[in-house]
This record gives sequence, C-alpha cells and structure tokens, in this order.
Amino acid sequence: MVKKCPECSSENLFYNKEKGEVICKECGLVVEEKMIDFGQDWREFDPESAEKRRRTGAPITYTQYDQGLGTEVGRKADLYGLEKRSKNKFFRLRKWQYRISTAIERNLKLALAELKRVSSYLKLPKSVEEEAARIYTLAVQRGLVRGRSMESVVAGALYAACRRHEVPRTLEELSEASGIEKKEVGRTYRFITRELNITILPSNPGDYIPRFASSLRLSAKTQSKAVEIIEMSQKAELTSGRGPTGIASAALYVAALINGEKRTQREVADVAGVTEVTIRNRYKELLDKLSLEKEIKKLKKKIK
DNA sequence: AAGACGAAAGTGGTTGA
DNA sequence: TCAACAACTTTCGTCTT
Repeated sequence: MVKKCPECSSENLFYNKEKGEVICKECGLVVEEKMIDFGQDWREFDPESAEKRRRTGAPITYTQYDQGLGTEVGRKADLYGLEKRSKNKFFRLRKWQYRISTAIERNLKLALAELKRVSSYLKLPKSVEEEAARIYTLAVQRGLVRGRSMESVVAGALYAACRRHEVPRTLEELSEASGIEKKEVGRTYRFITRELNITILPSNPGDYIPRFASSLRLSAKTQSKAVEIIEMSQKAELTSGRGPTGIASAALYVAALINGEKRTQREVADVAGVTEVTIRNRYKELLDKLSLEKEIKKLKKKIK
C-alpha cells in the first residue's frame, strides 16, 4: 500500500529517518511526525523499516555501559545450595569484581539508563541516542563528569547529539525531560563540546518549522511560506546572533497571518518556547526589512 | 474581553581590556 | 577578573479589534 499526501494526494513522500518525519516532497506537508505528536510509537510505524531494525543477537552498542560484553558475578540469591567453600569463593570473586569495576563503568551504567529514559521521553530517534551515548562515554573517559552531576552531563550530551543530527530540541525541552535547570544544561553542553572538540553547526531556524507548525496544526502552505521567509531573512542578514527559535516562531507567525490561518502570538510563543515580545521584535524586523507589509495590507483589504 | 503593542527593568552569557 | 554589551525575558500599561 502506498501512502498518499492528504494535502495534494502526491505519492512522492520522503521518509527522513534521522528526524523521524515523513514529508511530502510536493507540498512540504509533514505527513507523519513521529517525534512529538499523535501518540504513535515510531517503531510501529513502518513495518518495512521496523523489520530492518530488528536484529539477532546482541549488537555492540554505546548505549550499554560495557558495550554489552561484560559479565557480572551474581548477588546473594545465587548462593542458595552452595557449599561453604564455594561460598567463600563466591565472596572473593565478588569482592574482586567490585575492585576492578572502575568508577567509569559504574558511572556509565547509571548514566546510560538515565540517557535512555530522557531520550525516550523526548521520543528521539535511535541514532541520536547512540550519538549521545558516544559523547557521554567520551566525556567520562576524559574525566569531564567530575564536579558535575551525571544527569546534567547526560542532558548536555543529548542536546549536543540533537544538534549534530539536526533534530533540534530546545534547551527547555531537554531541561524538562531531564529535570536539570536550563542554564545548567546549556553550561555542560558548552563545556563538553568545547572539551571534546565537537563542532556543532549553528542550528538552523528552518529545522524547527515542521515541528512547531505541526503542533499549531498549520497547513503545509504556511510551512513552506515560513521556510521561505526564513531564507529571505537569512539573506537580509537578520538572523545572525538571534535565537533560532525566535526567528522560527516569528516567521511562522507571519506565514500564518499571510495565509489567513492566524494564530495568536501567545500560541506561537508557547510551542516555540519564547515570549511574545521576542516574536514581536523579530516580526517587526521582518516587516521592516523584507517588505512583507504589502502582502499583509493586501490581506487586510481582502478581509474588508 | 482578548489580543497586540511597546517601554522599562532584570537575567545570564559573551567579549575584550 | 571585571565591566560593557547584546539578546531575551518579565512585567505592566495602553491601544486595537
């Protein structure tokens, strides 16, 4: 069965695995957006790719603290029925194992559990989770966790992984999911990326559009318009130094206005995690520099 | 009454001496 | 290390629809 775009009935759909979105190539509609909405578990979505994901055996993965290769000496429950001698041996072994299990391993075990929890809360794709785990592992090996809480480093690593994979989540979202203060997440994020020499492209406001638009239930047309506006403003050098979410939300607000799908500044501000004031500021700049006034005026006349 | 607008003061982070 | 600075937020009063 071939899916069709509900907007334009095109069958030309593009499945972006990285972002977990299905996008119509004709009109830009996000047909399915598995990251945030509509309660669909991404694993169940597409039987074909689900099949590909299924594996036999234990893959070597960064999301397990010892990469899935270790063994553990059991706990007290395993002692039942053992000879006294065996018991002694058991205790010796366990003590020994305790000594060799370094701080790194114990830390990783806890941290990766936390990482998985946060990642699944945010419905992040597996690739991002793996990346975050890799980053975290590196951070631990370089001793960057010392003096910082494990949770905050996990959050920082996840944020960095999101950025690298162009699956932007705001600091607020990371903060909410991890229970770490926003500024702390930002701080550790900057710290670990600097220390590990991870280069991160400045996030593109356009990356936020599909997600925000989808939350606001805006049409594909509006989305395309918003992206267009962002491109225009980038050319007009309105974007440098500004928060990407602010730009994205203002563009979306204007685009909605132009297409007669008005949302209040409050609504847009909420999904984008910025304030109305910021939207207003960006919005004003957009009108000034991009001569969108004409389009707005046309609209107003139409309405009258 | 709700939304849009804008001024003023505050916050956290960056930069440059 | 500190002060200046830009971006953004919070708060609040006023205007518009």
